[in-house]
Amino acid sequence: MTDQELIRREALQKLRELGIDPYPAEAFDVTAFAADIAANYREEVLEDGTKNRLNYQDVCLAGRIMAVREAGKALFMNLQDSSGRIQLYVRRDEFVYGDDATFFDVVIKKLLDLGDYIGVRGFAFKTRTGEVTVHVRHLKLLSKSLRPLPVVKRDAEGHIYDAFTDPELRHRMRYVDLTVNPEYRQIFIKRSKMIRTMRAYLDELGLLEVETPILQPVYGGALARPFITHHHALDMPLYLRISNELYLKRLIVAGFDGVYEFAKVFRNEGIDRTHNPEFTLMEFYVAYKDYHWLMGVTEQMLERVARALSDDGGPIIPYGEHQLNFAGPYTRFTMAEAIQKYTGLDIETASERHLRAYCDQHNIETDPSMGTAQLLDEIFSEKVEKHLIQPTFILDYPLEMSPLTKKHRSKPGLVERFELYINGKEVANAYSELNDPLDQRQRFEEQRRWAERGDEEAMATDEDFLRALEYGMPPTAGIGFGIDRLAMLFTGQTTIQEVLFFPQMRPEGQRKDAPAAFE
RNA sequence: GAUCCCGUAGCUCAGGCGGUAGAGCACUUGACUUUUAAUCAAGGUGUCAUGGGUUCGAGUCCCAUCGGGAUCACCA
Repeated sequence: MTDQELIRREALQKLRELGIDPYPAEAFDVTAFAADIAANYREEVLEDGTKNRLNYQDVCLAGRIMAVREAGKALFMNLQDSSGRIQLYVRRDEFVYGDDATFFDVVIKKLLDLGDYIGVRGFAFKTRTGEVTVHVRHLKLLSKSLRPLPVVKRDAEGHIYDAFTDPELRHRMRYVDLTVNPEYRQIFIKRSKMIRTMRAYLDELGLLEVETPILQPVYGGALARPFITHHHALDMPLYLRISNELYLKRLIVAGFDGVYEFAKVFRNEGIDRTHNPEFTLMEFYVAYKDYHWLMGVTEQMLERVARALSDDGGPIIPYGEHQLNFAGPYTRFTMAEAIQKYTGLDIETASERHLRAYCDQHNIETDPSMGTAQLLDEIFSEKVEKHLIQPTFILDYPLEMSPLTKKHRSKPGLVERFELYINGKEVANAYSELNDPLDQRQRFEEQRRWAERGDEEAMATDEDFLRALEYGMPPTAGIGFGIDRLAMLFTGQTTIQEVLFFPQMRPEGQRKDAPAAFE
């Protein structure tokens, strides 16, 4: 234990000896917040020069002590609550009981530390320098902090000194991060508002919010390696879902016209600045619609989110050097048009050999097992994606890579699928859903052949899903959004870790400040 | 998975060609009844990520391991 931690434990003991409970049980009724007082406190100067304080003359607030400035027989503190910070003014005179000044001289001056939670009651005023301050009449310790927080200081111009910046510590101890770097709270508040806005929009569309299994006997709906677990009572393997798609479609079969789910999904793959092993996928499915309808709905929903999150209520969100404009309609390119535009290749006429030659010429890695569809996909990711900064729909993909998508109504070899790209990244994937059970069975067969050739991510045949389709699924449009990547766009972040409260990290191991997992 | 960079006090960091560790803030003691990155005076702080090696001597050089970051690969 460090010296500072020992000193705090001693202070805790002394408080108890003085009859002060460092962790009192009773509620403390908060009647005001720091930011409100700072923003709305008013006073008037009367003709005789005296000041008349107009509001916040009896307030209770609670929060952490984030700074203390002692000034002889008085002291100033900065109190931080969920809304922000406000200065407190504490005078010794008001905490002397008879001749006993212990409460001020010992409890307040010696035994309180930065990071402690206190509750105070008093009145607002302005100091000589004009800072709105709460003059404290009563002070109560609400919770003692036993570890020193990193002390981040800010000057009047807003410059930050000794910032707590180590990403490892910030992510491992998000509670410390958000305490001393409160500006990061805005990211999570915006993320929450984004989800709330999407939910409200989908509710207005008349969709039903549902919950589907996270533990699945057969994983499907996406192409990815799953996490595997085991159910003891049933003595069977279960998979953490990589997608909720097949369950949502079962609910369309069941007769719901539209369903949606914000779903944590799990993929057993690498961790980097755009991938976390668990992430949030939001999918929705609507009966009797097609992928064209979905494009319009997507535009409306994202424009509404942008307006909810932008500073001025407009549809434009700054991201790095770009101004992303979420007002529809978005540019629509077929995959063929996009490739033609950015590479000059005409994929209607280009043979597999042509495509391979193009890849070799442009240093795009290929392997001999790749067919036309995979080559196109490679070319697309290397040459096209990075140009798609403003929201852009890319539509009509090759059949081979879309085992759950309906064949195109007029273009042989293609499917009715689109992906939404923003800032060069895919953020949504949508189709007119395949509802022909016989076709679906064939597609699963094809996946099985991939699996037999060693493709670990090929989709397993889900017999119960096929049975559902055989009972009949209406024509349906469905879409999935990567919520974390959308949150990154809407909050200006470049790593997924910054939009997750608790990103996955390796265990701390031998770190000296690590809490012991077991006695 | 590959490559490169990083890991020194509670936090942010400095430690030249190898000679046994420093600053600011935090902390401790004292002064100050409107301070605000408070100020002033005095004083502590550390398994230099971990384990080996080279050396008379390692924070420093070498190797391995752990953790983090960046780039790349993977994510059809």
